[in-house]
Amino acid sequence: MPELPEVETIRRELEALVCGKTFTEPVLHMPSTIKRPAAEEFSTRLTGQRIERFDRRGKYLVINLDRGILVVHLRMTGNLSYSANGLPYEERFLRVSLPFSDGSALHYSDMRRFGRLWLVEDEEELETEVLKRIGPDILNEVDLEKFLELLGRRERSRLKALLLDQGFAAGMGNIYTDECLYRCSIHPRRQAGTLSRSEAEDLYAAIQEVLADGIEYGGTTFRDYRNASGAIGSFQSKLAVYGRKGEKCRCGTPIEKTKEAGRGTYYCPNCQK
DNA sequence: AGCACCACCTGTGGGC
DNA sequence: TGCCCACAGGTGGTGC
Repeated sequence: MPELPEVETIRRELEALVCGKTFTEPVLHMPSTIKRPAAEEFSTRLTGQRIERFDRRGKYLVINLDRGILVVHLRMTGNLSYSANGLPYEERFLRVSLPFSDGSALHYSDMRRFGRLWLVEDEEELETEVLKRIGPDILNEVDLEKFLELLGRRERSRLKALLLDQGFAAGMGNIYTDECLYRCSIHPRRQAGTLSRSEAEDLYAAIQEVLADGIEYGGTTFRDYRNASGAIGSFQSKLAVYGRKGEKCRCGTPIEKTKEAGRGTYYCPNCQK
């Protein structure tokens, strides 16, 4: 489900809705959703903590509290929603309820159960235990110079696999990677080391633009994604290649679907070199 | 290094 | 029409 623009959409909403609120005791409908610490300790330590700020690193939502940091990763079908009256919109896939002292609540639901929550004590534990293998945020922490340097360290990698690699840089997922490679006319199988300086610059610009557009449109709802208010995104109507197998590119060539890096990959075999 | 594959889950849509 | 299986916005582990 969620890539960087979807998580950023949720981050912005929650920042406006729940900053300053204090957690009461959570309800763990599915305790294995809690990755760290043990479920009981998670509940004890979260209770009474106040939300100060919402950050994001790649696809990780990082919620700064007065005495710790709550981290949420939605994986494929996770959803974090705000409810003013405290009741969940939907009971079926509800995994964790996080009520506030004023009667409102956040509810974490997840059909496929891949998503996880962590509660850590400080920045150091966040980096060493949760974000250990996560690279810099592709939107906020990578400028052109840094991007070129990172590319230089991974010359043999195919770009589709490289952009999906969260250790290279964090935030790109399957949809936005295909859209960005289409925008800069680069083939998903190209190796990073074969890019000219100008192609690498175009790729960087395409990444920044496609992510900014995704955020502007509130993310992409291809199937399951919902924002913190339960509403769908609208970037799906702007997708040029993803999900458009057989449809004509603006050059007239049908969009092809292949498998790259283990993921369904859409591209124009004529435009993308 | 980099890549292919499997596992984790549940639902659904396309093909036969 | 109905059934089945390949596949789905992600990631971590294994083995080549």
